[in-house]
Amino acid sequence: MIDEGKFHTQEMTNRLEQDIREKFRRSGYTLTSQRRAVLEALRDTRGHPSAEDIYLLVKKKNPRVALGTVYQALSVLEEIGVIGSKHWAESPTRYDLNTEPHLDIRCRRCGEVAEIPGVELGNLEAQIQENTPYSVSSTTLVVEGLCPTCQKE
Amino acid sequence: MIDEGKFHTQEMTNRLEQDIREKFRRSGYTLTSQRRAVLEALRDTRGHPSAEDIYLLVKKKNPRVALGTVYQALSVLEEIGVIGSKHWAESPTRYDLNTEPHLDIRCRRCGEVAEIPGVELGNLEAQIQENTPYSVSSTTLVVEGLCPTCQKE
DNA sequence: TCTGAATCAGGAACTGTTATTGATTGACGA
DNA sequence: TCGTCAATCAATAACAGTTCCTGATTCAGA
Ligand SMILES: [Mn+2]
Ligand SMILES: [Mn+2]
Ligand SMILES: [Zn+2]
Ligand SMILES: [Zn+2]
Repeated sequence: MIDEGKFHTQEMTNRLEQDIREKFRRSGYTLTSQRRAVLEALRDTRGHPSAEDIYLLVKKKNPRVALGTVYQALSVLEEIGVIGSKHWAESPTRYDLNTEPHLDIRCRRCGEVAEIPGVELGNLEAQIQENTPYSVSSTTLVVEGLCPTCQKE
Repeated sequence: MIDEGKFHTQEMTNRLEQDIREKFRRSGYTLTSQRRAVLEALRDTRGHPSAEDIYLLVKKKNPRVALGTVYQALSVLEEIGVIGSKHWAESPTRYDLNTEPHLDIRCRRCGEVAEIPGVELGNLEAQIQENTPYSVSSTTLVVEGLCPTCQKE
């Protein structure tokens, strides 16, 4: 009998698995089955799902989870640096397994998010800091547009 | 007796007044007393108030206005290009009489917004468009930090 | 002055998210 | 292998910001 209750897959037992375990160990949080399931949902979509998207995916395997639990798990996962998140105005926050600094663009029409490689921001942060008495702590580029599919319509 | 019911001030009767009238005329919307009051509140704060801020200011002169009316007015004013708006995650949208493209920074602690002059974005938009199949329609720089006052604490 | 359309105030509804609750779990030591 | 107790859980209420809906009022144009 397969131990489905723990949402364990072979995919999770790779080199990243150790990294994730280590981050949990260091943080003091425990790697629960729900947190694992959220991580897997994120891995399966291979995209930039919202909390709701993830909730629906997790529910397929475990119909008992609550949306609040997903939000809780996401916040822990983000806190310990396993995932990242981005926010576009007037739409829910999107989560991302890619925690490196990078650009994402969101389609105004269908909401799909895609990564934009190869953009050089240069000394933008420094330039901003030079021109304000505030101490700058974050500068985020929020990019929106129309995805190829939506352009055709 | 002063015609306070219409929220008319001398300040409103300047060169910008004609511009605003023209924009209303062209749009087909009417310049109602509430819309005028919202515009004046924005002018008086000289900053980047939220809808709620504006609502409270407008209520001082006309206690009968509803928050919904302020939102309605703001949306019309933005649509016809009289005002602009910016959104920082996890805080209400801020409105601005400055409709020119420019950078604003928001204090993480007290919420104060200030403008950042003199930053050159260069060919950033073009660079982004070159690196994505999406058609880019907007790239907004969301800048956050600590204002001088909050840095001291 | 009349009339239809625009606008209004007030409040309900909505979305995304966080906080609260009391029940359950599961890590760790004996 | 237990027992203990903090951590975590599901469920649901509360929340903030905003939009939508309704019926009443206003107001521009004929
Ligand atoms: Mn990404
Ligand atoms: Mn500004
Ligand atoms: Zn699209
Ligand atoms: Zn501050």
